[in-house]
Amino acid sequence: MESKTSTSEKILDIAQSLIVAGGYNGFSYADISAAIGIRKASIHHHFPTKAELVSVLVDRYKRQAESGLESVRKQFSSPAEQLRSYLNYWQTCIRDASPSFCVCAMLAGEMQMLPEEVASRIRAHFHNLARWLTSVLRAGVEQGLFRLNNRPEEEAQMLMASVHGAMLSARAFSDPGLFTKIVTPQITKLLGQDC
Amino acid sequence: MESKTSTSEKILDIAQSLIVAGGYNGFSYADISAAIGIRKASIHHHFPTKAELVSVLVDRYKRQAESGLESVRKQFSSPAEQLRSYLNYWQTCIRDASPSFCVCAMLAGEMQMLPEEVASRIRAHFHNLARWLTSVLRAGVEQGLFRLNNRPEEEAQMLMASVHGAMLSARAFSDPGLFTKIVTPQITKLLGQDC
DNA sequence: GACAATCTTCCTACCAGAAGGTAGGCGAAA
DNA sequence: TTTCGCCTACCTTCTGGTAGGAAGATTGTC
Repeated sequence: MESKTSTSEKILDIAQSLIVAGGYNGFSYADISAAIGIRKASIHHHFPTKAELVSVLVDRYKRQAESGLESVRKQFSSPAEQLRSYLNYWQTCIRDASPSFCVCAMLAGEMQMLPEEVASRIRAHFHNLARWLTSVLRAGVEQGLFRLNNRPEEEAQMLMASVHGAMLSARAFSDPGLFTKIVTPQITKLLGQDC
Repeated sequence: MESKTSTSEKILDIAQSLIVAGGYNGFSYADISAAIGIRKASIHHHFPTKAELVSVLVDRYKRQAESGLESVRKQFSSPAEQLRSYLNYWQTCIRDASPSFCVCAMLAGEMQMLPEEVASRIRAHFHNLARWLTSVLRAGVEQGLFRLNNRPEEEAQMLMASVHGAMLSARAFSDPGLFTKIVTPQITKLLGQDC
């Protein structure tokens, strides 16, 4: 009854952790090979090219994120709780250094020199996340929970930027707690408790 | 009377633009060589190792940033204007794609796998920027210009994260205008015009 | 069920080119 | 006469990627 993680999943797992640490050019097939004890050529069997590997990786991440966000929406009825749950997810990740950074945020920085097939997928993820945040904010406004000074789409972009910037700062200062310090006041502001 | 840019400055210039595009592992001595028409070995003459090259590069950037921020403080007496001027600088950069991203922000993402001599310099820059923003915010509060919901240090961190996140979003969406859309409401909020 | 045919997964053994870096020389300037 | 800036030539290691084969599992057919 052992948990069966297929080789290709293992490859994606460690590739993801390597990208989170050093970006697209920060890892090689040899790194993966060493990490999971399989030969380089075997990795090429599963993912013929690097661009393909990362494309599949981002697709998987996108899917996980989408279903994660959807289940958050189902689990909590209050938009405020939904937002808190989303932020809490990253808070935990960053504290435990599990994936201490969003793969897509990491890759977005290198956008200009990524293979187009990867870049377009990153863009898609950013769109999805923005859309989700927008709809949560909109719901919050309709329920009289949030007070926004801008259109929900814009507030969503602001929130997203805050989250990504907070990840970066937490990393730059080697201070996981900084993420929370930066990001929780954003919710407070949305709730209009500052007036 | 030609403007004399020394070779080492040229090397740093194009290295910086390459890092901004693809990070530490996103450029090579061969790239620089091709870009300025000098042999690889000649670059090693100026900067023996890559870690040294990037260290000097970050040092130069840090100095430029510090003196830039200081001159902003001298040029504008109002903290609000000082902040606007800082944000305006990046706005222009991102629109013109001159350096469409902060080198240190770019490198901060790769922190975990950077040579320590580089990493410590990145950290220092983040500290400097945070300190500058903090003092501007504090001055604004003292002058009754800003209404902060948190301590100036924390608001500075929030602002900094916003700026870096906005850079990332602008890049991800290939939309320079997005930077402004994300970042200007932050000043509006500080000015307390939302109440 | 027997048996061959076909995947699938992994392997060894390569390859060409790019990586960062070194040794040593040459001409001009100081 | 030394220093400076640049060169050619070379080295080692790593890079993404390929060719071809061995062992086991899965399949279709009788």
